[in-house]
Amino acid sequence: MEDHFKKVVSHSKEYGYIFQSSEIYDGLSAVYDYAQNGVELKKNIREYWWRSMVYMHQNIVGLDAAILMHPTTWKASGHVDAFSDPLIDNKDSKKRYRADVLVEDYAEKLNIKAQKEVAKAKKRFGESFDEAQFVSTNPRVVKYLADKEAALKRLNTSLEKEDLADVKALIEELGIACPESGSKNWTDVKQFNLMFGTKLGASAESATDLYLRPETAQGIFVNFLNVQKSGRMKIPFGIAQTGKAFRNEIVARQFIFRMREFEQMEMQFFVRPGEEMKWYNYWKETRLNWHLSLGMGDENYRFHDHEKLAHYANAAADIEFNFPFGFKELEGIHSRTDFDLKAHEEFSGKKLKFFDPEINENYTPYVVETSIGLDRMFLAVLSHSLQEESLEDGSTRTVLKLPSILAPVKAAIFPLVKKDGLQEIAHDIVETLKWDYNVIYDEKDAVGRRYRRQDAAGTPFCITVDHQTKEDQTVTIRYRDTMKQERIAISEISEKLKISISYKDWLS
RNA sequence: GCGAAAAUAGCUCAGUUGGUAGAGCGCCACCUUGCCAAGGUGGAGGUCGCGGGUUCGAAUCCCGUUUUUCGCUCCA
Repeated sequence: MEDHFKKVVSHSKEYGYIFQSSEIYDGLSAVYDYAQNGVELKKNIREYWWRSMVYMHQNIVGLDAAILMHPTTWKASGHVDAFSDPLIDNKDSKKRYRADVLVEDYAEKLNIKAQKEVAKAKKRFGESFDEAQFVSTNPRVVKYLADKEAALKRLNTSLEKEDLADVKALIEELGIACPESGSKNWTDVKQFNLMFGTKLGASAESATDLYLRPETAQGIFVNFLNVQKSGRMKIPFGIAQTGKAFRNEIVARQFIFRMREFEQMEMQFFVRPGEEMKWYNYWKETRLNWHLSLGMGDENYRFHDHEKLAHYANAAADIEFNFPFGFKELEGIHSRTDFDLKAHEEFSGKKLKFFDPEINENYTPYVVETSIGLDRMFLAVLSHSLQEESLEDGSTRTVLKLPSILAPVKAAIFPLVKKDGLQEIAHDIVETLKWDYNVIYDEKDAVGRRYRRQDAAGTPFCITVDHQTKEDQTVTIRYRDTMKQERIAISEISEKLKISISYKDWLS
């Protein structure tokens, strides 16, 4: 399996699918570029998704929101608070903790100690016990509680000032030990913010701090009412969007599976409150069927229902794909409730409600989200398609069995030999086909070698012009997956290739 | 971020006890052949990831660094 993954990575480079970013400068960690074939495959996957979501649903429209958004967006969404952690490592146990949680746990222990004192005293004094007085006068309890308050206060002050050195000093002064090892050998506290910051404004003084969006969804939510009004949309309706998102992952790995810059394909579906579970189930099924339509094996997909839910969700499931390194999340379907729209109402002071004439009610819609990683989809398609086949004669061939609707190049046109006017005929065929299909011409090397080259690049069809072509206007068409050949008229080629661009055949 | 391993031609990899680099495939040109990667001739391409150090001399030993992989950790 790992071996297969290695092959996928090197094949990606060798056949012009994916290169590491800035490779001549030793690369940039977890950032990749899509090469000449990769950009086509990625574009085709995006198109396959877009058509199935937007064109196939009369109540779903598209959107292309900007990557940069008003900074308050990320306060409302919860990303500013939840996406940023002060972390500290224990050098002995190699365990990582949130520094603020360590201090809070310590404070809580002091609190428990104080409570124990109170409980003891209560037992001793019985009925006549004055708890309030005891708490304010007993020296031990007073000290516990005062220490607790002091610790928390200093933690908050330091965090607000972003004085991380003082957070470490606090941990050391309090003598907090690693819960696992008991060691007090700590690294410095480091702030990890998963959002990429940037600046709006050319001069440093007047610049505004911005973030590169960590998810595309918020661009949809803040435009909810604009789209609803201008498109005269009635609930239920959806807004679909593809675009880049950025996360400063602490660990970004596994090739293009987890990148710092990645592309999402999201659709937010706005529904009447109370009907969200119906739509949640509808979209789970619909999205799975979309994956299955590509014919990459039903057994390679499974649902994973979340038990622990994010703060905004009341139901969530992943569609997992059998990647070379195991089943991993490919797409998420989340019932996000009205959390996002409510939050934006609160922070913006603008109403984001829908008047539903059917029930004569004004409400904040609930949202069911489908969110798929385009790069992950790319990796799923590529890793599944790359196959080593054993042929009958005992030899092997490397073939990239991409679904033909996604293949970067639909057909390669060859002259059998570089003479006798075959090249001209082949060029003419290219000229005819190029209006409808991405096709290429190749005349180098023996034709068998050219076939294999196209197999490895993922081209589903090869058209060969030979001497018979000059007599009867026929060519051979050779199929990537079966290696079978047929003799057809030049005029029939386009019809034969149609399978590779017909969304109707693939999606329905 | 911690720990471990790795990095040599476009790809996959050799490279001995330290003596200034090789193979296969691929690529380019020409000749030959002409339906499934396999003919011939010639050629391009590497300051051995990068930077220091040790040494008369470093792909090789040491340190640092970057990138990748695996394990932890994290994961809206």
